[in-house]
Amino acid sequence: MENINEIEKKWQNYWDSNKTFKCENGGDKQPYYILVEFPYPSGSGLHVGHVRSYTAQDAIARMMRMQGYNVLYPMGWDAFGAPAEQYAIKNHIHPKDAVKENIRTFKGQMKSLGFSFDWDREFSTTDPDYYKWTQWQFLQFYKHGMAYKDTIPVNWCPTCKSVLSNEDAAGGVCERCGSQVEQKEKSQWMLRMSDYSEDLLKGLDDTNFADRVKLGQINWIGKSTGVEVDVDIVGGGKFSIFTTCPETIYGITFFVIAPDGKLIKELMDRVENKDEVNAYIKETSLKSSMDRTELNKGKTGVEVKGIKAINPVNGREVPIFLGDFVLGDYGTGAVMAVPSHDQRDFEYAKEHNLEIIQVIDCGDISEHAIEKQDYMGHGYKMINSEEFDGMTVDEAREKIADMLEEKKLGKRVNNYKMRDWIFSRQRFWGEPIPMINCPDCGWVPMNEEDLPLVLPDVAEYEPTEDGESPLANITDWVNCKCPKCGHDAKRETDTMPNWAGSSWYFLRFMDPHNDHEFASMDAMKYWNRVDWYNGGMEHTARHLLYARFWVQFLYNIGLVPNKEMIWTRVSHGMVLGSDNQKMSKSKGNVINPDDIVKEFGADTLRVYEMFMGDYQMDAPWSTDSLRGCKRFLDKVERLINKVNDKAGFTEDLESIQNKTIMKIEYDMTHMGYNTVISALMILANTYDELESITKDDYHLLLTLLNPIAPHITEELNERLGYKPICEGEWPKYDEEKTIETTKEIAVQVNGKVRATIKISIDDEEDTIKEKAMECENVIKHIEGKEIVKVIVIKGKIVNIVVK
RNA sequence: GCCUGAGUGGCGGAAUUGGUAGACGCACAGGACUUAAAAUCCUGCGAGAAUCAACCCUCGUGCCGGUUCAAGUCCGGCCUUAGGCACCA
Repeated sequence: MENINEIEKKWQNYWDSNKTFKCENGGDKQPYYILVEFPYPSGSGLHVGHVRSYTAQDAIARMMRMQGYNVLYPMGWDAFGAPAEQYAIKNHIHPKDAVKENIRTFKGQMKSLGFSFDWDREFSTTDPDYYKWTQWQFLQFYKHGMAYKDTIPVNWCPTCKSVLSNEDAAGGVCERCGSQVEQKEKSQWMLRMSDYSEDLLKGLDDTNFADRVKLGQINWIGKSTGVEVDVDIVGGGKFSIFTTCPETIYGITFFVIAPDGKLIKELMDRVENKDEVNAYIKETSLKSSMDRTELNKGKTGVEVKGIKAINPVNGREVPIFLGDFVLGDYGTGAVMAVPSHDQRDFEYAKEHNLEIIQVIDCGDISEHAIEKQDYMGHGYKMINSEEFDGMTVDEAREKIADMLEEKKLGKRVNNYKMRDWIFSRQRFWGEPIPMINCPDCGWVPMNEEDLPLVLPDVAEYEPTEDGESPLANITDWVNCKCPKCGHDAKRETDTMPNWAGSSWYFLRFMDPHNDHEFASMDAMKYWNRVDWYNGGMEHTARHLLYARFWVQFLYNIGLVPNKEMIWTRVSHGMVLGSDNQKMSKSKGNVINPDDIVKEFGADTLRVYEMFMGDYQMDAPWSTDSLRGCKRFLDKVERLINKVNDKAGFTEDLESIQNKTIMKIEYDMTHMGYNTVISALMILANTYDELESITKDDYHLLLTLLNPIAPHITEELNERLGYKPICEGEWPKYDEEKTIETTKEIAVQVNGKVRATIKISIDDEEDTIKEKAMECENVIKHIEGKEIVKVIVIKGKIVNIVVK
């Protein structure tokens, strides 16, 4: 098509000025909420990867609107975060100005691709009107005892004087300056997310997330069931351990406690080798910021001399060790060690010359431990376990746990890997945490009516000398009055993490202009929830978990209608460079969507990205393949020359037309976008074989292609003299016409295809059998052999088994 | 180490509940049209044996084994690869 860019612009303007895709809350139509993850508007512009998922969701949105749904397909900006802050520090401009510019670019690119977003609902997480409510929700967390301050170690670069994220501190060195990263204790806001472990797990049953997404969530929550056992210390005192293998408790030959835990601090007075122990504690704290895989070739640790623990089930006195493989913040910070049945304990025992007692008669353990997955479920018997000797492992497991509970030595408990959410960032470019520290009253929440607490306009964004947020330097802003007693007080200068704004944005889209609540209950009840949420695989664990936690909390305090506000969640594959590598500037394999739109048109790019492969998997870029999609659109355009004056549909085409409608509907809703295109190509090829087609034939093809290639189809449809496709209806198929009356099926002899026969759908089994037997090549293969049986699967296949 | 995907022509990929493997597209080759090129159209295109030719035959979905009349698809055991988690008791 000539002037493709002008034609695309024409239709983009049409949609804009007619507000074609604006949707209202309410009405007779059934609501349907389609969501794509809103992007971080980076300086490098829209990525072809964005185009893939936005086009896919756009196609569904466009189809469903034509099908009569009230579709909400919104877009916004997740614009807080470190890159904008770094950029601002470097160039001495306010990050909000950089963000504004980037948003302008992104929005222009999105418009040039013809996405049918309802732009009237657009917002950025950095808008005070939006983050006012993020802050308000934080106050609700605080008021319900869900937010608290705790001192935890952070990664600290002594050269940059800056707190680093785990990513920036990878390998134990600062990513920017290469200095050795240290650990520094800092008081941080935390959200009690671990309280929601079980609810977040159970809630998955009320969602329709893809299995791999659910699994990601389940793994992240990391539930394990076991027994917590009290252990007495010789000469007084006790601690507890958590184990998932109570059946091995008689095999304990030592205990290991965390060097960063509280227990060792309590015991320190009685430790005989204090110097050694303290040195090890120090060593561990340095190590914790490092990439542990590198360092952890051996099992390090020291014995805590002078203190012995008592195995609660048999009274044996065993040594206690300090080992850095035990984590202070998981379980109880102490473990029982059974080297015979745990490989890690085994290695540790070998390293430190400790005793090994086998308690399950499952084979030779002189070379390595025999672990749970190998001893459970095989009927192995217990040994060296007093009254449990001779029982099967599976039986003893329950009986030992029962005994521990009866004797009040322990109890069955669940443990979760998921920790509380560290909610403080020592950054400028984030939502300020609306808390005030008063010398008399302590931490006091801001009054809700004083929100938003707006970020100040200043010129410098460098962090302070001691790693506080840059906000700490802005005394005008920091100094304030205590809302409770009115005395001088100081604001919290930490800001919220990037995850905060994205934890509830999908609720705001339901009611984006509400200025007295974050979204009205009516609006949320109308949309009910996000019906279909698409995003990257990298966000299926954390972002989704944070968002679900946030929603569940809001539900529990009565502010949202459902405990789960997201129904279906799917994730798309990446668009890789043509070298099959992730696109990156350094590799020089980046494709800029603007260039493609300019040269080939937005529709070609959209069609290609839908056609390039399985939507849920990574796919490499191919400009040759893109050209093929351009050729397809050219062919569709040429077909207009075949349009005749006849009314209605061409009779010979009815079967394929109905089948194509059916297939496209199915494939679109099952993410089979590539086969949608292929079905359309087949339909176009079929049209092309005919001398002429009717207007309706052509209009049908344009309508079916419209969700993926909206510009060119509208243009051609207009030339046909029809009203715009986006204002029309999606075609309905006639199920009867999709059923073929005659079919070609294969005839096999001993499972090998030897012929094909034409059958009619109402042919009886005997008729089909007869037809099969008449085939020349079939006769050749069954001649002189005994027919054992003939399998006839109606409408599918005939298989003749001979001997 | 653990978890999760993936492995099908020269390439991207189809095959919806086990039922004609390779749809659709790309690349390539030959031909038509053209003064020529582009565009377009036609033909071929998994490997192999054989043949004037067509039919036809053998093998073939990472590897080994199994279930079945029938396996890319189901089961058991491996290998390779991508991503996630990583001393989680």
